Amino acid sequence: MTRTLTRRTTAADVAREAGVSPATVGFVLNRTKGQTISEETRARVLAAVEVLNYKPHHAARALRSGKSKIVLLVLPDWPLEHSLRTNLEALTHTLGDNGYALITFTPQPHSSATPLWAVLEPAVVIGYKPFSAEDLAELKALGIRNIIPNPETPGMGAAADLESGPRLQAEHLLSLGHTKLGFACPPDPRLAAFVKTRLDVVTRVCIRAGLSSPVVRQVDYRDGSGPSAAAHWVAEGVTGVVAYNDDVAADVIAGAVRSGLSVPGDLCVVGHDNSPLASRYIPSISSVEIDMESLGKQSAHLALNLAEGYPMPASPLSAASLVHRESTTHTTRNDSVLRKSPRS
Amino acid sequence: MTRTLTRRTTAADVAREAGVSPATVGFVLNRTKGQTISEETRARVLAAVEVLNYKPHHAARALRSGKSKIVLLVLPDWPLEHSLRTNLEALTHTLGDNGYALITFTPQPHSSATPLWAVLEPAVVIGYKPFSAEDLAELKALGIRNIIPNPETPGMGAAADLESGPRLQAEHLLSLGHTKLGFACPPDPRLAAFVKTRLDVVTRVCIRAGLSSPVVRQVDYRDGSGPSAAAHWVAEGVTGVVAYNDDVAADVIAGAVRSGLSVPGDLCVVGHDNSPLASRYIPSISSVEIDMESLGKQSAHLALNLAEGYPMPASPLSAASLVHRESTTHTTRNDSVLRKSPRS
DNA sequence: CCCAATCACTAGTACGTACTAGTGGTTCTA
DNA sequence: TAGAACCACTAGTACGTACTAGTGATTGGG
Repeated sequence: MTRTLTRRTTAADVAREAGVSPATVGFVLNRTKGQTISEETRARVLAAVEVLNYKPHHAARALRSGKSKIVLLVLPDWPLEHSLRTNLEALTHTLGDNGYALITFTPQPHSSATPLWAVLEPAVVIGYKPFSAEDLAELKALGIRNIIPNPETPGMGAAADLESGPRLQAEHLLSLGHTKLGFACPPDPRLAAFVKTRLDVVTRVCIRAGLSSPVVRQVDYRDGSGPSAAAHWVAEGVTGVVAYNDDVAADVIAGAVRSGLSVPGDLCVVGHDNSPLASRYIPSISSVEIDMESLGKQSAHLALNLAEGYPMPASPLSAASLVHRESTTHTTRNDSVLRKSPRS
Repeated sequence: MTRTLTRRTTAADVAREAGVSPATVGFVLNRTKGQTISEETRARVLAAVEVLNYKPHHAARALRSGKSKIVLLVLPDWPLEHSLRTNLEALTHTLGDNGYALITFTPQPHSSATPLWAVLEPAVVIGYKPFSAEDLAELKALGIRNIIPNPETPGMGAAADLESGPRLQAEHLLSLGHTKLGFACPPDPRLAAFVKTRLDVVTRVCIRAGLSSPVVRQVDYRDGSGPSAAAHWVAEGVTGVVAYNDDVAADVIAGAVRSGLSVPGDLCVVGHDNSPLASRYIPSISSVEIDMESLGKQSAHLALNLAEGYPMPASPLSAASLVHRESTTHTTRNDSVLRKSPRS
């Protein structure tokens, strides 16, 4: 009579309770195609599941089928931006609605931890940056074939539009009459590739408009780079600065104000991501809003398509748009809120 | 000769390659206690592992042993604060160094997704807020006994010190001579419990100093609450405001500036978390720094203790400290950077 | 009315691991 | 020199699921 410390409820228990074979339970629960089950039996099984509070054992399922209902998202170890977070939420939600769990995972460079993909038998692995050759080899060795982005299946990239954001930033400043632009980038070396992409776009816009290339400066709130960068830009005749993101934009503004300049009076600044900080700052920061929610949904559908051949929805071109705020507005009521501080 | 689509390398393959039995491979790889293996055999097995690039199959291991090297951290669905992120990183790292993977997971309220704990066979489940009775029942039904915080093992709480932060905030303002305080809270209902805890602490400090209770106002950058709250506080004679965190502090400052007040001239503001925003803002925001890294490490050791009986290190009392910046500094050089805008 | 096809199931196995019970062989003790 | 103790291993099984092959019963066509 004494059970071994309350065993787990298994499909066999359910089968006994419902008076059927374990196989039937499996058929009912998995809606196995090509197997017909009478309505009455199905109901009896489901009732037994309910009564015994049966939960399938993930490990056993993964072992048997070699699959799991897990999508693994590999995040880079660079700082999580606000926009990414929104993206993540949409992704989690859409996958969740389809019975998949999203696990995010940031590989630690110097950790001895086993990478999660070796551990989880994930149905799909998504990388926010392309995988290294090593990682790809390991994934293949583990039999994971659903990989995004996949070098063997071009077009399976996590279709992020990396260009329209910076283009909008630059065009915004040009349309306001600025003729010499600055570009403010964060010091984090892990962001270098992205910084380069965005700078290239801005440079291209400038050249095409017959202007000189943007004046690039690194800005960070932790060192004294803000004020000197601002002074440098103004000395070079720059009047509008494209910032890598809203955080950097804030650092630029802080630098300008602290070196006695006014924003937007002496320097206009555009951010990127439209994070809460952009609304929150004084002056409020003009920024590019990217529809991260539909981007997240798109990634989810891509993953589901790979995992189960769900149909792909017509890709809704993710729209980037510019939110115009004080940091690029010359003459408004709010302009008077902040004033250049008196020199000497 | 034709294999079934390149089968996975198993322990049996390793055994064959090394010329031993599968059991021996297991003994070598798991360093099974109470089992002696000759140095020669051990080396042969390890060499075979290397040659075949063998990776143990997690699902099979989890199935057989009922355990996994996974610690599941259940995050609330309220906004991730900056300090939490630091905490997470330390936690991930410490666990990783011990061969455990940390998976974070935010249950989606209206999603049909299976909770990850039902799926992963985690060694430990940590909740940043206490689990509901329902969740606890489910965890128990799944045979997961390592739960933090655990109502059945008091003292197994994720030992967060929720009180010293707000106490420092209030005492800082009092020490600067403020005699009537305001308290600024965020509107998010999911934070209500934390808001209450912090407000209670601030109130207690005020009462004990012979002052009246703080004047509470909700502030959010998305509605117009900032300016009106600031005006209200000043009208009530409040000169120092304790903000729930740095984001809220920024909203308070923005509100004050936009209603024609000066910070810290008319109103001093203290934040909480010492996020980048606090240094970045103009004026820079005084804030409470909490040593989230050692907190994270402590949680990790708690989890390892539960999972494998690792010894607990002497708990390093997590120190909270106040970082003094412009937002509570009456007369400094920087004070002149921002000025009250002229009325009318 | 007979054979085929379909229905509604069941018996039984494989997935890859961890570990128990056992097995020869050697060394040590009395 | 018998027996105990130990060493270094192996055979084999259980974990819980998904699914293949098979099995009686019913239906359908000619």
